[in-house]
Amino acid sequence: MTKSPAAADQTGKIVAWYDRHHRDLPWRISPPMAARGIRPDPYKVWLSEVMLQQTTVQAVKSYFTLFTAKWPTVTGLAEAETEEVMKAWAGLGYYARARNLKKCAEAVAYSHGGRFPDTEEGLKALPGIGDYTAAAIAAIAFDRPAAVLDGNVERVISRLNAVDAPLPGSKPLMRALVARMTPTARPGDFAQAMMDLGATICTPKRPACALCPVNESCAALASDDPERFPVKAGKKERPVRLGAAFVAIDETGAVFLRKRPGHGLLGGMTEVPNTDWTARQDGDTGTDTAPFDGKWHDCGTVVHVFTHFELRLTVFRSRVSRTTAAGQGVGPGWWEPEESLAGEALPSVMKKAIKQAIPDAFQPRPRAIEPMQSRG
DNA sequence: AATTCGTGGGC
DNA sequence: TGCCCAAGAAT
Repeated sequence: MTKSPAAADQTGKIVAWYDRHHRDLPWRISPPMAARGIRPDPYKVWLSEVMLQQTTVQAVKSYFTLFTAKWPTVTGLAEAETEEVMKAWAGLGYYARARNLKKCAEAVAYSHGGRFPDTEEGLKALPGIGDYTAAAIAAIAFDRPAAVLDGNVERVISRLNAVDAPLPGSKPLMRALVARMTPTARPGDFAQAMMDLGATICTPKRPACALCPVNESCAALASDDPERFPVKAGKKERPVRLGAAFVAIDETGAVFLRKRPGHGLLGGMTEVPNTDWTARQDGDTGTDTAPFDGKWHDCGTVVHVFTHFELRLTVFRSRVSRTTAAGQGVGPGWWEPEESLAGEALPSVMKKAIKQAIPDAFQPRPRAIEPMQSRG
């Protein structure tokens, strides 16, 4: 593809900026390391890219460390129990990513000889890998000059070129503009440079244009209002849904849990029994929908904001014996001991509901003070 | 093409 | 406080 002199000039300045100002991240091979011949591990590139989909660097760090310690290779992840993967992913959100992560690991381990495909097309055929992630892995792990376009790059590109057309319709144009800038030398570092630039300089609010390596050729800065870009389509309002959740506690302090269906909202994750979440405002959030009869104590309401609706969940608590609960027809599920609740595949909304019913549920259990042991 | 799909932090 | 945002993918 033809590269305009202006675009090539911007590319050189951005990669040079990256050499000086790149972020050091747990999954990244920084330029000094790369200069010593260290190559990225495609498994870690893939894992980090999936975790980073719509998720902040800060949130991903601890999960990445945990996953790579627990499963150092893609084959190890492929051989893991899906439930263990969901437990490890719990709290990170967008749980289809975890389900697809496991499927993708299995495909790579069992259908690709344990090695990731090294082309965009091959990568994109795998579960959970779309346009962005395929291009990112191809560029970063395999040195392919793929056009990497994520939210950061969209912001940088739309400002450099003052793209007036709104997202997401302007995506093909943006992709073409990135492709025009993508070098054949160090395409992976160029991609990461664009993302670092968007994350640290070309920020959504109050961009630090004075520190930008390409401020002289930025159309948005020249037009004096860089914050106007990227232009986005209007967002829809967020409806409210109501529901009730039931925290049943047995004589040992164990909590009754069950499994959600494998697809859809919070698919494959663990939950406490709860009603459907509906838009109805007539108050069908009472104990008539409880999983079994009993004295249900109203613990109040928790509010949880999902991407496309806000949930107001009325939480009820009941102390029952297992035999009583079983006799009253408690549905499929299991009693989870209090001390292992924190390790379950509970999404944040469920932890929030359980905390509402049992405020110290996820606190480290107070332990008896043991006498100091003398050694020798 | 438009919806669905989490969560936490910043301002 | 409410809104925006974050290395998007699947359907």
